[in-house]
Amino acid sequence: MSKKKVTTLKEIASQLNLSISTVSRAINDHPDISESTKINVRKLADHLNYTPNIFAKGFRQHKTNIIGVIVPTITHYFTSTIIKGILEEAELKGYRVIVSESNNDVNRQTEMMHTMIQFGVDGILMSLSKMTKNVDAILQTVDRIPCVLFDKVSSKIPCSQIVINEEEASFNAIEHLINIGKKRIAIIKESEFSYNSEKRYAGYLRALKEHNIPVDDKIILSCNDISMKEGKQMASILLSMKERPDAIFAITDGAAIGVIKTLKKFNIKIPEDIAVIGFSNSIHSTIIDPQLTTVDQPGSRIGTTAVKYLIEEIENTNDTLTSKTIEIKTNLIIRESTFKV
Amino acid sequence: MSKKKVTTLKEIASQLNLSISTVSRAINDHPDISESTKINVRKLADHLNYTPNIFAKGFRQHKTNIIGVIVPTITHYFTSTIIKGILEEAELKGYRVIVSESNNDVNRQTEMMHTMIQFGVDGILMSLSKMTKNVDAILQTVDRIPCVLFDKVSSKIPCSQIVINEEEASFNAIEHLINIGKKRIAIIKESEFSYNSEKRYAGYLRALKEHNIPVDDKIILSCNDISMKEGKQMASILLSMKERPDAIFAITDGAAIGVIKTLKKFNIKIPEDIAVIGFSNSIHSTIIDPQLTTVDQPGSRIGTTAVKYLIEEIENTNDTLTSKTIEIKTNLIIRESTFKV
DNA sequence: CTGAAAGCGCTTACAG
DNA sequence: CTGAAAGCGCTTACAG
Repeated sequence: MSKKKVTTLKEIASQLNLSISTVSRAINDHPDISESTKINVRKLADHLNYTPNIFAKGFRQHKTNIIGVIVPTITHYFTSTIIKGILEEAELKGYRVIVSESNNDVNRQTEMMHTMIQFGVDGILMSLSKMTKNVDAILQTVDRIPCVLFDKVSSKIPCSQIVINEEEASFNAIEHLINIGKKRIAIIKESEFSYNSEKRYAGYLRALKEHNIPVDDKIILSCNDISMKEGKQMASILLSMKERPDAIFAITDGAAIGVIKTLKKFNIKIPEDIAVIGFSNSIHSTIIDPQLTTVDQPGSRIGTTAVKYLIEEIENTNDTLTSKTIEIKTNLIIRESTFKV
Repeated sequence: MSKKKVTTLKEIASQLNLSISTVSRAINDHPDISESTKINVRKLADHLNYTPNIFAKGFRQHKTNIIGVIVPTITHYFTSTIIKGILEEAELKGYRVIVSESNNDVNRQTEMMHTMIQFGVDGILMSLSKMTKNVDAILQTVDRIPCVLFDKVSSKIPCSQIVINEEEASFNAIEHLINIGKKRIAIIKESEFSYNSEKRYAGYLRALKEHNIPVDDKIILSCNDISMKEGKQMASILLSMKERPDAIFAITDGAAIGVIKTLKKFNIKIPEDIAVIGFSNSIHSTIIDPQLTTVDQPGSRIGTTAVKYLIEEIENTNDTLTSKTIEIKTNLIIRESTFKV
C-alpha cells in the first residue's frame, strides 16, 4: 500500500523560510508569534493538508489522548449504551477510545490492562469481569495510571466508581410489588460473588423487612450466569411449590423474560396470579407480551459520567487523589407485568 | 496523578553495562545477539516490568498496530456482534481497535476518518452511514490508508468490501413464503438510497418473478428510518386494504416485530392468515410471541473477515491493490411466524 | 557479537 | 517576535 507523502512541520518551515520552532508555535497558536506569521503558516498548513503526527506529539508530551475501555461483553445492550455515552463524552473532550472485551475472563482482563498501559493510554475505564476475586493486578494498574470503574465495581479498589443506586432501585421495585398487594415475593439472583446481585438482594431484604413481610429462603433462588434459560428453570421450580409466590423479582431482564415465558406456558395470569419485575430496561422488555416492569438504567449517563471523572483525574496534575463513588439514579418503569390497565 | 517511573531500554542498558542498541536487539530477539546476553536482558526486563513505549516504537516505525472502526450506531445488536468479531481477530493479530460512532451523520463520519488518520491508525474498517451520497472524502481516505468496508458499503468506493448475500438471502426468504403457500407477499423496505434495502428488494422481485407471481406496487411499502414503529404503521396500512397480503416481509427484525404486534392487536392469526419474516436474527426474534422467522446474519464472521482483509492489506508491502467483494453466507431461521408446528 | 550515532516529528527552555 | 538545539524512547545502517 503506497501512502502519500505526509506533510510535516519541516516541510512547511522550508517552504516559508521559517524555523520549525516558529511553525510549531504558529500552529499551536502560541502568543509569542506575530499574527501575520500565524496566518501564513495556517494557510500553507491547510493547503498542504497538514495534520500533526500524533505519535511524535504523544511521545514528546507523554500524553496520547486515548482512553482504554475494558468491559465483560460488548454485545449486551446495556453495555453498548454505556459505551455510546463514553464515546460521546470522550470525543467532546478530544479523546479517542480503545475498546476491549474481557469475556468475563480474569486473565484476559489483566492482560488487557497491561496492553493498554503499554499502548500508552492516558487512563482506563473498566467494568470488572465476573469473579474478579484477586484484585492485585488491578491495584497495580490503579497505582500506575488513572482508572475509573463503572457498573461492575469493587470496594476493594481505591479509585472512583460510577454505579447505579442498586440497593435503592431494588427496594423501590419490591415496594411497588407490595403496594399492588403482593405478599409472597420471590427473587431470582446470582451467587454472592456478584456485586450487583448482592446489592439488589440487599434492597429486596430491606423492603421486606420495612414492610414486615417474613423472609422465606425457599423462594430466594440463586444461579450462576443468570439468563433467560435460568429464568425459565427457576420459574418452573417456583411453580412446582406448594406455596407459590405471587410475584417474582428477577435481577436481570433476561431472567425476567424467561420467567414470563414459562408462566405463559402454564397459563398463569400476569400480573393477577404472579407479577414479574426485571432489571435494566433492555429493549426486550417492550417486545415481550405482557411488557415488562423493570428498572431503567441510564447507560449513556453512566458512560459520560465515568469519562468526566476519568479525564478530571488525568488532567488534574496535583497529587490529591480522591476516589468517589457516584450513584446514578434509576427509575422504575411500570408496565403490564405488574399493572393491569 | 503521580505515575511510577517507567523502565526504558536506557535503564536496562546502564544496569547491565550494555549499549542501548544491544538491549533493543536482545529484546527483539535479533539473531546477532548471543544467547547469554539475551537471557540476561530478558531477565532484567522482566524484573523491571519493562514494556516498550509503543509511541516511540510506532513513531519510529510508522506503524501503530491500531485499527480504526467507524460504525453508524454501536448499540444495534448486529453491529455489536460485528465489533465483537473485529476485537477478537484484531487481538489475535496483535492489533488494538479504536471505535467511533458516526450516528449516521456524514460530516461526523468524514471528521472521524480524519481524526483516525491523524491518530496514526494503520487502517480503517467502516460501515457507511445512511445517505452517504458524496463519497469524495472517503475516496481520499482510501487513497491514503488501507480501508475495508463492511455491511453498509458502496460500489463507488474502490476497496475491499465484506457483505452478506443480501439478495440471495432475501430471495430465499420469499421462496420460503411461497413454499408454504403464500401468494400475496408484501414487503416493507427503506428508501432507494439504502444499499441493503435495495439488495433485499431485488431478491424479493426476483423470487416473485421466478415463481410467476405478479408484482403489486400497492403492497410494496417504503419508509425512512425503518424501525418497530414504522412496522406497526405499515402493518395498519396493509390491514386496511381491500386485498390484504397473506405474508409480510419486513427487511429488518425491528419492523417485523412491529408488524407482529399490530397483527396480534387485530387478532390476525400468524402465520395462518398472515405470515411474517424479518431480517437479522436479532435477539428480539425469539422474545416475541410467536417467534420470528428471520435471516441470520453472522455478525462475528463479518467482523473477523473484515479484519483479515484489512491486515492483509496493511502488511502487504507490494503495491498490488486488489479490492474484492466478499459475501458472507446467511441462513434462514424458520420459526413460528411462518411455520406452525 | 556489540556499540556509536543518526533520525523518526514534535515541543520547549534558552538565547537573542 | 524568531531560531538553534536538546530530547522524548526507540530502531537500524554502519563500523568494528
